Amino acid sequence: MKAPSNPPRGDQTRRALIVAAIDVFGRTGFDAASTRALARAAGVNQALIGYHFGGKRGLYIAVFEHIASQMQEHMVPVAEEVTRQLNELPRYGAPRGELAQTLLLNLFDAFLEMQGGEAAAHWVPLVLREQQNPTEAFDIIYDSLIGPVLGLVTRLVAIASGMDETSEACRIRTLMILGQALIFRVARGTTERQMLWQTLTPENISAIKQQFRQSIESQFSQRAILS
Amino acid sequence: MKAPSNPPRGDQTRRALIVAAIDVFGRTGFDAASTRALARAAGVNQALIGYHFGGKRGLYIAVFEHIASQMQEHMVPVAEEVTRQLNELPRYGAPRGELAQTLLLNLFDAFLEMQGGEAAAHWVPLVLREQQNPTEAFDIIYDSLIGPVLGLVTRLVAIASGMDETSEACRIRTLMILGQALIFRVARGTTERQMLWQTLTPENISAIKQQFRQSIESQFSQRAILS
DNA sequence: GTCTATAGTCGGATAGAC
DNA sequence: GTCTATCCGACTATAGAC
Repeated sequence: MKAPSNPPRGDQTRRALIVAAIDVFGRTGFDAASTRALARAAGVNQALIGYHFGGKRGLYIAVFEHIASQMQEHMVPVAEEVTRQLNELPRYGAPRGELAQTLLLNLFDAFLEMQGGEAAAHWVPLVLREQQNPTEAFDIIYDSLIGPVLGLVTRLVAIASGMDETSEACRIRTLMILGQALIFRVARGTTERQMLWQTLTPENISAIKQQFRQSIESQFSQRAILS
Repeated sequence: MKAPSNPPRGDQTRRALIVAAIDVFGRTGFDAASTRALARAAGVNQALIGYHFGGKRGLYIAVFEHIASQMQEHMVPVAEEVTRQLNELPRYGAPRGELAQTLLLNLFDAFLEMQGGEAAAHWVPLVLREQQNPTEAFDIIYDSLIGPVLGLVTRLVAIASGMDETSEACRIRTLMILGQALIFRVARGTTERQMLWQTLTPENISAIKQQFRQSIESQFSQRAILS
């Protein structure tokens, strides 16, 4: 147990650098961000990046570990609750498809909520860059969050749609659903001009959630028709 | 009319630089790409970037003009044909919704086909970076292609779904549909691990098209229920 | 743990010969 | 139009005082 009034100086410096670096790396990318700019934004000396993180690259990795743990805080409790409810249900039966759809929406509500935060505007560009050119930093975030959550989503999509969970078609549909939720951050420039949204306000997120819900419901409603 | 056997030396250099720069900028981003690396990839002298484009920034802009005209070659003929068919139809009537759905799928077939090309792997990262941090280069591509095509898509979505074309809900749904088509390039790292696809082969694109079609059909099938 | 100072490298731009 | 050579600024990393 550590007294809250006693934060060691080094920890403060590390934290300031990481928080500032999310912003600076997010704006300009890894190469364009100079250690001088990073240090200035954090209000610390430039040489401290080398001391605490071994160099610019080390700080970059630390930033991704920080982002991963922040995303986990948002998503893991919801994912665990969803898993719990899913496992409690009988293996077969009519309500199972509808439950999966509901759980899917719960999961994406949390995801869209996370994206709504102002912090997301900073780390989304970082993650996107890693998606295009995956390095060690991408593994950190994929292994600890994206992979597991996507696995859960695939399972829910399979149950809600009646598809085989292991089929290519099911995994394609799962990614498409993810695309529907991500597009507003990913294509930020287009969103700005198309929606006339400068930033994603809570009202915007609420409107997105509503349309997302309708889209999911209609995509899986054919079940009712087929059965 | 220019004889094909007489390409002026300057044009050859400009073209080589632009083609190589799409690759180099796409891999590493604007800042990380050195003029030396750009010149080496094009097989020309480093000083020629300054001579022909005024500097690295000028080459970057030229790259986006090139990308915009390439995208136009793919999309404009299809977009014009869609517009023509749409305007020929009676303003009201039962088949109008179904036609809009068909035209929407035609448009996105062309779009997905374009994304399938190996060239797309290079310029998608470029456009994505501009989406996060729009500059003059983004305007080039938005004004000449993204904006107009998205306007057409919005119109089709409105007709197919019965929504008001100018409503926020309709524009949100339009962007979500775009997200479904873009996710496989945008979240490349995730696609690789989730689908076990190293590159997007024609077979992959074909599978995506098929799922995209099913998703669109089910999303707009509620019309049949409501009417 | 933090600072100053600097070594060593590499970048973009350009002058001037051809 | 193309080349060589070079200027000069900016960068990362680190040695060494405190």
